[in-house]
Amino acid sequence: MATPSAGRSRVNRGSEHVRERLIEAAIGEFAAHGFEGSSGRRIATTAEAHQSQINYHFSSKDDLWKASVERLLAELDAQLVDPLAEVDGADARATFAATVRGLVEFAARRPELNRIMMHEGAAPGDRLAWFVDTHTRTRHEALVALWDVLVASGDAAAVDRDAVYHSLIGAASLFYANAPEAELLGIEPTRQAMIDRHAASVVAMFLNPR
Amino acid sequence: MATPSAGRSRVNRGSEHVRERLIEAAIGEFAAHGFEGSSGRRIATTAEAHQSQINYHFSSKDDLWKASVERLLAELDAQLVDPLAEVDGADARATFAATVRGLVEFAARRPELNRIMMHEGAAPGDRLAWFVDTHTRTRHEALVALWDVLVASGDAAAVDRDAVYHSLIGAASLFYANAPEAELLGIEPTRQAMIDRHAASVVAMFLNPR
DNA sequence: GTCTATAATTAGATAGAC
DNA sequence: GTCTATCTAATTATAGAC
Repeated sequence: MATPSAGRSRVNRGSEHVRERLIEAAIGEFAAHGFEGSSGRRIATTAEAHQSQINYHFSSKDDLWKASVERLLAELDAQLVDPLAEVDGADARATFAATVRGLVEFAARRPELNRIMMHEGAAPGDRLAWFVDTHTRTRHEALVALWDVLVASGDAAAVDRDAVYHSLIGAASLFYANAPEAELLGIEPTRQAMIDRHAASVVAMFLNPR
Repeated sequence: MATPSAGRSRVNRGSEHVRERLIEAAIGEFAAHGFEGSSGRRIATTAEAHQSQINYHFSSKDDLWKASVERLLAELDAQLVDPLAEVDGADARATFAATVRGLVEFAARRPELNRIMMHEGAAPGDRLAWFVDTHTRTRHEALVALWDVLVASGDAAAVDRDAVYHSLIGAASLFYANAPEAELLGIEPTRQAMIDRHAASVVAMFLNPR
């Protein structure tokens, strides 16, 4: 039985088109069920492709996962206003606030990245090691460096530098990563007014009032 | 081939003993891989039991999951100092700080509950609906009520009441739920000194300085 | 590049011997 | 209550026709 929608079979739509659809479907599947709980057949069905096309366009489920994560990170970087930029004391406060707002906006619009990494961060493994080595470490160091500047200028709240990264990501993104739970509580996390209030809240949690 | 450790076969150890071992093994498996990524056979092997014993002692994988979550919640409640107690303005600040410290200590000692719920909260489903209906709603309402008291007394930081629950859980627990990631960054989240500093940080994020 | 067919493995659940 | 065996269904990956 064919995997794609029944009726007439798929015609060649071009490699790039199929890759795109597979990545988009994979992002949703991996975010909802985690890597191990995800099924290549479900991903292919969502993408209106065949299960074996995953192994053709990507060499394995693992590679599809990496391609999905890198797609999401590219979108995040497009959202953030140069978070790795060197800043002096005068700019640090505004840079931090803008970064936090960017993180919150992105988490609300694209909760899949935080969902995927909350799944992966729960246990050691090759995917987590790859992600930390190629993506997290640089971002972590940049944030801690910025935090040290804010501590020196007296702008930082009393948050430990070793814990600031995870505290910030957690405060900024769990609301959206676990939006299905919030919705069952009668809250709508992704309304723009709610996003704005939440972003302001997170900034207030980490920066001392001027 | 037998599932338990090879060699001599298991002898009757008593129903309660087997249930205990299965729950403990299930907690670790569900936390690491999520419900859908978890295997009953792996759980049984860890518990030195047979896969079919899961269906005997619990009627399904789903019921084993619920038993595991309720075990963890019982441990959490033993840790928290009556978080649902009514408090007047004078006590609210101390109650909140004690609750936060309890949440942080528990997340550090037993990251499995937060891991399991971060997996489940990523997508709608029967397990999430059950959890919210039977456990989350009451706790959420109690926290928001306490928060309203703190807002009225001027002790609360500028954090929105609709977002305070997830912001707090995120800030307090992601550090431990994703401890494998933190460890790859060279941080040891579960050292007692680190836990204490993190707990103090979270309190400082949510309460205005006195 | 797409699609079918299939290999090899594993999943959860159940029936029945002991 | 334990354990073996088995059923049905689903998994990823691969080989080969088109």
